[in-house]
Amino acid sequence: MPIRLSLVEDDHLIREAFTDLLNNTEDFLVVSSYSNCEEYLRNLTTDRPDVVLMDLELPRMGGVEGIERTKKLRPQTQLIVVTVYENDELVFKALCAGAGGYLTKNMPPSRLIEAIREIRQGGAPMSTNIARMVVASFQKNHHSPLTARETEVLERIAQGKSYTTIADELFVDKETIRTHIKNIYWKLEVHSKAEAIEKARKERLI
Amino acid sequence: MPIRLSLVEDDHLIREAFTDLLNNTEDFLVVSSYSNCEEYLRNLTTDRPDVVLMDLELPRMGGVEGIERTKKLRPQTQLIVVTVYENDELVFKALCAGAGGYLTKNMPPSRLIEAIREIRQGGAPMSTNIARMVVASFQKNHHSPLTARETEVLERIAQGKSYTTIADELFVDKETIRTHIKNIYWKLEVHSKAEAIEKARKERLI
DNA sequence: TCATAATCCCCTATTTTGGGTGAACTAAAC
DNA sequence: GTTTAGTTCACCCAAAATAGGGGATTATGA
Repeated sequence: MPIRLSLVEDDHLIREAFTDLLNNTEDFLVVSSYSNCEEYLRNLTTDRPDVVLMDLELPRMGGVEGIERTKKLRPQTQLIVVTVYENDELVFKALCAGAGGYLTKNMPPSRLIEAIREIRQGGAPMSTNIARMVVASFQKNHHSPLTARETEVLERIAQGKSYTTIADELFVDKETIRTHIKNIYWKLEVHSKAEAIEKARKERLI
Repeated sequence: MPIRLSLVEDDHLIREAFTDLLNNTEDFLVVSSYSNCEEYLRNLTTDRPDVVLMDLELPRMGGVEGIERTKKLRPQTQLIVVTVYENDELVFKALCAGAGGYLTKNMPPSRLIEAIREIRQGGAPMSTNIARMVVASFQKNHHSPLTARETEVLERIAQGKSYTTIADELFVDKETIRTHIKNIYWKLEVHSKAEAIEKARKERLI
């Protein structure tokens, strides 16, 4: 049984080049290719692709929404994003939506074939820079204005814990936590939990 | 200028095998190798490695703490974890601590060399399954007991927002949000924000 | 020594939260 | 075509949490 592939890509030159490349690869079968998400989604359940190569910059419905709908309609479908965009926000949106891989278009054609085999074997093919972005997203900012203790407190605030709970966990008085919070708010220039959490997440302080 | 390498690995057979392999690779220079983190850290600033290959199961101080301390002592140091463990928690702890790559020991030796070049070129070398785990960590559980609306509410709760704020954002009454929260608590079998957030994060509902 | 960090205390006022109970309307599913 | 699930809103209560203001004591390290 060959690996069934669908393509969603609005540039028809690229679409045809990919189709040619993949159809000439052992075990691969391009079952369909579309220039837009709407048409692709209408045929998804009849095409039954194993892997979909999806562009993100598409007319009307964007690729991220296309990924989300794919996963709702047919969860076993595996998606690899193939795009020129390396924008942080877009990458994470695509991954959150359900993309299992993310390639940028400056790759050699062989990487595409490799990626399809990789995702089928339980991997998550990513371009170099994307992998770095993804791993970096786990790591904290080393130039935080907050002290270690303040960071510890803010992390617990972000877990929805009350001052009392945090105080108990850190074996200090509730008043101490209050002081830390006041200092955190002052340093981050915010006036509420929600603002502090948002700013801290954005700047990777927690 | 060769790429300076340090090894931290308690099995001396593996340590020597890696040293031999890497010293016989163009542009690579193993400047030091240790069987424990303590000794490695004492010599870090004089060894000045570009890349450290770090095992996680080490006597006394564990690898994760070793990574953290490395980043504090000498932030420009790049670390690749080389271990047999594929445990979720350990992988994410290592990445959060500052690891820039994560390889499991069932790889061919050539992958090690490739990984070192990859991390130097701005990548994040990972074994197949690790990459999958990392990407999967961005994605939600598809079998959530919560409705779309409830998920939307819980996400905002996890951002530290008050019922009033959420109500405004979703253009509904505060009482509606309260009802959603009651239903969320009932479904998740919890009785507070903190518990709900914890459970939801653990089960990837948000 | 001076600055920073971490600890604790008091006061006030408002908001938030959790729990209980009930009900109207919609849309999908059976 | 009735039932179910989801979303919406209402009103009750009491305890808890929050934000802002003020001030204080230690300890550490530059």
